[in-house]
Amino acid sequence: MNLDDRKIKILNAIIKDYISTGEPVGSRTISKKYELGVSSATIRNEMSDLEEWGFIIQPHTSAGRIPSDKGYRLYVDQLMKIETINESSIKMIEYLLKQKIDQIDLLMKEVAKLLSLITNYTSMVSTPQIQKTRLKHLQLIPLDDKSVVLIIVTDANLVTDNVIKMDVKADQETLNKLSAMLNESLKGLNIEQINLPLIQELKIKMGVYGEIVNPILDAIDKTIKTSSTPDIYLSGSMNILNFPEFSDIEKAKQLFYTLEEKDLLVSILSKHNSNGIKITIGCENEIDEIKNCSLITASYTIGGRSVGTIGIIGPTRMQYEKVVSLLSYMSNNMDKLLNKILDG
Amino acid sequence: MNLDDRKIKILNAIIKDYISTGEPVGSRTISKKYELGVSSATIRNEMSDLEEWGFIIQPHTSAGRIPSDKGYRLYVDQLMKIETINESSIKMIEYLLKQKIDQIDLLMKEVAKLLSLITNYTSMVSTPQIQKTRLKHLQLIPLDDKSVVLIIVTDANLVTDNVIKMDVKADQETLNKLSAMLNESLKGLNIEQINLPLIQELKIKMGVYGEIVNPILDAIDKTIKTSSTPDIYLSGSMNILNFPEFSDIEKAKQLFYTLEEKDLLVSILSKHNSNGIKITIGCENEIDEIKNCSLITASYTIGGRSVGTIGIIGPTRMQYEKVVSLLSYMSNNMDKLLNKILDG
DNA sequence: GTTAGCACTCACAGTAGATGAGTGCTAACA
DNA sequence: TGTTAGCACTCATCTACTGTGAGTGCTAAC
Repeated sequence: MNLDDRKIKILNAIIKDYISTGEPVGSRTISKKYELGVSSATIRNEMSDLEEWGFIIQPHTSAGRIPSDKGYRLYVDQLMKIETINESSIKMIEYLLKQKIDQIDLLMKEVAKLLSLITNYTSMVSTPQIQKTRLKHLQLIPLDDKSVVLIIVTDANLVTDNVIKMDVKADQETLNKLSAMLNESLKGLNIEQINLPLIQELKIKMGVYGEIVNPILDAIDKTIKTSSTPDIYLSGSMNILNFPEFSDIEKAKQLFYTLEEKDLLVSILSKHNSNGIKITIGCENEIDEIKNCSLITASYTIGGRSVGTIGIIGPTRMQYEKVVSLLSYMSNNMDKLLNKILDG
Repeated sequence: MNLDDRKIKILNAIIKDYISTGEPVGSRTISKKYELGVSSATIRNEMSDLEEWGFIIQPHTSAGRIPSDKGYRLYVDQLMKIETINESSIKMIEYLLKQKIDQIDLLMKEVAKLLSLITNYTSMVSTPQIQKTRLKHLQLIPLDDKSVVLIIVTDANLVTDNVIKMDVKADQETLNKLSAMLNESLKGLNIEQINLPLIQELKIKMGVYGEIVNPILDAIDKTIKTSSTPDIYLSGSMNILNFPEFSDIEKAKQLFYTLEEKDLLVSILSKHNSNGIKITIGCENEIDEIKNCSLITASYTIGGRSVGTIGIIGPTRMQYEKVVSLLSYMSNNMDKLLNKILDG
């Protein structure tokens, strides 16, 4: 297998053409549209090699070639030139930056909307994972005879509340003391560090308060566990129907049902825990239902810590350059957007 | 126009048959399947009248008849017999009742899922509207130099939090005093009663605290405004693709895009503010994009007050009886489900 | 008022042929 | 040895045509 310069050029041409037209690319198209200085017959010979090596596929005898997942992978890794994001996208993002949004989930929805609007693909945005941030403040508020509200604020200014049911009554003063003690023990800790062993340790340490402390500590544990599952916002699922690769409704339906499984999406997105952009093409995806899709994800940060993920899912025939440039621009700006909400 | 007994029976037969098969119903089908004791020719004559009066429609010359919106309306108002909900649905709901779900939004998602699963239509569930409940407790917690967390708890035990940015520093003690004063003034008030005029009044009344009170009061106003917009959870949007009336992808796409407009759905659902079941058939819908759909909604209550809506949207050819019985059963049980979360 | 009979309509499925894009192979050329 | 022109071949797609059957409306007889 000798991928010489001409073969690379031909493969590049095939992929570029197929991405933009969606039609299988024939040898004549290449020899006419792309100036390689050779005839279609020569290109046919080269294409035959490229097919043998698995970079392109022929859907049927009398059709042109389309790129395989392996072809796209080569393209993405070596051939693709990252574009700078286009002007109109920047304007749309700046517009979002200027808007007065003061709730994280609303912002996330808007981000998802914008991503799908710009790309015409389906976008996914996961909300900031509280577990990646540090405990800043914890407060217990008496609600009524049998319940207490637990408020947890983290250093990213993320706030969660949780109603705790108790068998005994706890007055304001006790709760204040307790809050102070808990703050002292837990303040500054990474949320994911506040786990069961630590809770057990605290239970023993605070044994004096027994009855009151235990349910509260349990509640803290539970709150952290449940609120640490990020939400996912999808937008533009329906864009899928615009792509010929999903003109078979059954395929589209299958994908839709998969996209409705938010838990699954969470697990897919949370696989992206590095910085930068991650591209997963077709069969590289672990989930069967999206093996004919490509997924591009980017993580975003709050105060330098990566806390969430934004992503685009679409057919493997995707405008990789554009999506990559958009996602990296957007992920860089998420920090700004979030801080506007969190720091006011 | 004289809708005699036989015509009613024929109309009933057409609608029942069409709902179950989805195929236009011919005169012969009726004379064979439904024992009316008359020949197909007679039925044809009657059908001709029914069509003239607008209860049924002939898609094309050589096809049977299908019910019109007017036909469905008559059916729903007068002919339909409300079924009792079937055993398996009850079991599924009871299963949900037994599950340990301790967050309202998770519960709402599960309810939506269940509704779409049982009906095979698309379900919509709006979260409890906090504005319909009463203020129970309000608390201000210092966060850092410039920010304070505002916690509002209502009598349905719904909790919201909001970070308030301030120019001046407020210490715990001042905030406690303030919380107490605000509690005194606002406790027991219906959340929607806490509006701008009242806030203005309070500002004047509490003039002494000036600098600190004003941003807090503004924040209360804002919090109430933003958190009073209910969320909507959809489930089974994709079920739409199973219905022949949406086999034209363009139509399905249009509907999908409409269903993605959560604000629109909120406004549609919030139109249902009475008790009981509300059925809106085809053209009766105000939004153009769902004029070929039927919408069935039911409100649910917390502590006797109607605070939210559950609904099913599907083709006008809908199994009205089943959906109505399911929604009324479910809406009656929402109270239980919610109280399990809210009261522990 | 009801019914049998009949001509008529029209969507739909199936078939056949034409079209054209694209290929692989071969032989000739530089 | 690499490149190219030429040609036969394949196969999806489109169009036109036809037959079929479900269903109707109308008429005349009961």
